[in-house]
Amino acid sequence: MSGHKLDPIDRKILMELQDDGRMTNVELSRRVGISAPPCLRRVRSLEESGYIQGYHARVNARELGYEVMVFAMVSLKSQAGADLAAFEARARGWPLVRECFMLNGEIDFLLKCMAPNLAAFQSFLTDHLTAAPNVASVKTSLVIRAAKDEPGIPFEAMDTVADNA
Amino acid sequence: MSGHKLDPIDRKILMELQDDGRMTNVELSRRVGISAPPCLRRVRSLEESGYIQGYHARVNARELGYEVMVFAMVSLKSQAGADLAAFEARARGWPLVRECFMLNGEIDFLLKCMAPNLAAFQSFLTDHLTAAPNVASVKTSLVIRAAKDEPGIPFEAMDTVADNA
DNA sequence: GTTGAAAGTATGGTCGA
DNA sequence: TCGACCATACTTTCAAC
Repeated sequence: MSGHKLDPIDRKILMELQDDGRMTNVELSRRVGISAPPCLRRVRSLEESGYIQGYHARVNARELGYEVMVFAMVSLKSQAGADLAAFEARARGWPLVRECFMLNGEIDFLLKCMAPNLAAFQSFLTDHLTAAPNVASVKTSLVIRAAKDEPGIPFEAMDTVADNA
Repeated sequence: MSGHKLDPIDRKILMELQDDGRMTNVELSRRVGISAPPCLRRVRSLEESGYIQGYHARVNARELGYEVMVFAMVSLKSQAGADLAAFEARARGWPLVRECFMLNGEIDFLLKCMAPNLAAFQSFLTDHLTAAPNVASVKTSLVIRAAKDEPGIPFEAMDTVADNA
């Protein structure tokens, strides 16, 4: 991890692998316009320097029995550093909490939760989240549908007149 | 996509590929305890049936110049079907909006946005999001830090006494 | 970055439980 | 039907330039 400047080929590699992380190195090298060995060296270097943090298959949550996504907006009683850290540690330990972000403003944490059904989420909410130390209030919103769900960052905007933001 | 029942080997394949989407098929087959050819056939079948929806490298947004993540909570004036769809189409067209979920309750949509800096986000907010037709109000919250950011679903909980939810 | 060679991987065919 | 084994083509990866 560092300030290595990335050249356009590195950027293209990252873009392609964000889009298809299982592409073979030969195909990747073809797309970025260099031969396979230096392409692989670049990928390894991007992995080691932390520009690439991992590769993940995206699975169909619904078909696998995770039918509900819920966002939980959590406010704490105390925002002291140790109390924030304690809540974060607890959140990391709940498997059904997939993402936990500390926010500015009234809401302290936003949690993206995946559960098999509403009942499972409700029991998590009452037995664990609301019951956790230092939690002042929790507001939840059920996701009706995902209109867009893209991973990572918008490489398309990096090579474009960013007019559409 | 369908109701093919998945056996424990398929589930293990999905778990392993969610965790490391670039694992070789040989390594995957070793982990799930079958030989490579049937393992590959299962992976292809999981891809074709939609259980696996894609593979993505996770890139380091900050190092690539996307320093801010912001959640925008959007309420619309009209929630008529066509108006919801129109907003969704617009959201899909904004590269900086990475995720857009329709929620129940007062907030109609939650948008996860990635931007190079606050100024870039603010200009998106004023020039595009708030300015979009039918938008009644937008509340934004800046992400201070990510305490947890795991993709997909909690396979660990599927084989465990789900006591910690 | 390129070339070329060695090792490892993907993948179709075929057989047997 | 599904997995194992085998054979071939393709990919990865290293060494030399």
